[in-house]
Amino acid sequence: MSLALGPVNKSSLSKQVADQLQEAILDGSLKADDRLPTEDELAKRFQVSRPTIREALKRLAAKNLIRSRRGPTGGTFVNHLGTSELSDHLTTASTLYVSMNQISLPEVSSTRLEMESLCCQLACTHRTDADLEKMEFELGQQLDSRISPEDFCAADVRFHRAIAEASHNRMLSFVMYTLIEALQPVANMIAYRFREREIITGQHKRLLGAIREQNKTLACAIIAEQITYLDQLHEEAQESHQQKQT
Amino acid sequence: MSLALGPVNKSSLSKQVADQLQEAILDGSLKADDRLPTEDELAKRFQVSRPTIREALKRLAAKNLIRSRRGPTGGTFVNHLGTSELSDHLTTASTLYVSMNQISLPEVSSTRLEMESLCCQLACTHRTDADLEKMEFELGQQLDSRISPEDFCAADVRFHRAIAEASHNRMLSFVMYTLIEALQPVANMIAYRFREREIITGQHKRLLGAIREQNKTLACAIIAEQITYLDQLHEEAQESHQQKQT
DNA sequence: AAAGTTAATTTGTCATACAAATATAAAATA
DNA sequence: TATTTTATATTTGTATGACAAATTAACTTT
Repeated sequence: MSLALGPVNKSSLSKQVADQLQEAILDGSLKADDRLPTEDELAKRFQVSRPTIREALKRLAAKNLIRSRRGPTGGTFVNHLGTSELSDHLTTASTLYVSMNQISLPEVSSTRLEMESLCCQLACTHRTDADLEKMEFELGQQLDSRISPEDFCAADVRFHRAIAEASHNRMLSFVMYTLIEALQPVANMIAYRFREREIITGQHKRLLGAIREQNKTLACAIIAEQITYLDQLHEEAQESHQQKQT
Repeated sequence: MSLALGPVNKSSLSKQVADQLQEAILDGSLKADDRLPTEDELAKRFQVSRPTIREALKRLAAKNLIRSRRGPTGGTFVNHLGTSELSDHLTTASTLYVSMNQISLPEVSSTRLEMESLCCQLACTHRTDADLEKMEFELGQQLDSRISPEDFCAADVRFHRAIAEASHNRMLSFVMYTLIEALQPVANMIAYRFREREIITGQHKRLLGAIREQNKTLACAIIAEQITYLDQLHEEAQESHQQKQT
């Protein structure tokens, strides 16, 4: 890890420090679970004050790149960056992006339709028994009519994530996590209505069957059916919302 | 904007403050270009010290949610969150994810192939004159053999981004930004060899033509050709790398 | 009236001190 | 001796106060 301050930069010191540390993590000088020097030590090496170092560390913490603990064996450590660790990071990004730019649902759902179809095709080919079990488990959760709408939603998210994972393409899974989250507000809405819950779980049941039998065409058709159905519900909800306002 | 500290939370104060401010941005209490209170004012309202407030602000700055300027008319402002503003954020996430999880290039490139084909199809339908101009401009940059490898890469990224934008589906563009970045290391490698540069720009020229003429089939074929070509180069590079080691 | 100068405001940085958490080692107790 | 308690050192978390740097607005001078 090279800790010399580079050429003169107009940006703030804390940003410069953060960028250098991030660089060190990115190029592998700092590996997962490595412990950074203490804040005092960093302050000495970078020739800046501790508050400045702390601001830099908080920037990295916001990106989930590091974690800190107090105490003698504590300190600041480099995080593992798995799909799940990235998901809250991505969730805020995608949710924010979708909400702040008022991206229309068709834009989201059409993209998701294409991507999830791709997932299903790959899943049909590559799904393992473990994948099927995971999907079965989440489906079981959804079938339980006693669970709360929140839990239903969470199980729904996990079911779709399981499909993504079953593709055994980690890049595709990574992207799908973003899309699943972005469509979640609509799914949340649905979870409060029991009739719709039955329809969704019915689709999931058939989808699981199709993937088990490795029937790509059928699986894609069911995905299309579900997303079209969600679009439709969203449209209805918006209409009734507009009626309320008039 | 509600500035009361919520229920007791074990997480650090700076994180709590950051979360509340982010919430305010997310739910629209703080809109783009709104100015936050001064740091002293925030410190008073949240009943914490200024360094703590600053740590919180740096967390949000790391996510590109805010920007700050000094001076009487300065202060901290809420950012617009466009695709490009998010790209920093996403770039580190995707690059890190790919490198830390040792995701194989086929996983990335196969995903990108599917997604970019989709982009091309939509771009053929929806491309405007402005889209075509943008692509032409970036292609022009690439044709100039005097530019540095770094500039060539940057122009390449912008060219592919322009294709994504031409789809006029913001969600798809958003996702594509991630994938383009993730494949960049390979593209970087190529930029240092002039022969390959010519081949790539040739493909781009034909691709632009296909999109102009709205020939979906041709456009997709060229994308497939390019990505296959990149995979091949990567494979060769790895082989020669292994030879060196033996 | 135009130009330069000063003052005020706000973020950026620093120095120092103390609080809180936590692991280790020492000491007291059963 | 074994176990619990206590002290202690280390490290992050927070607070206070001060000054520097940037930048705008008002004022003064030519």
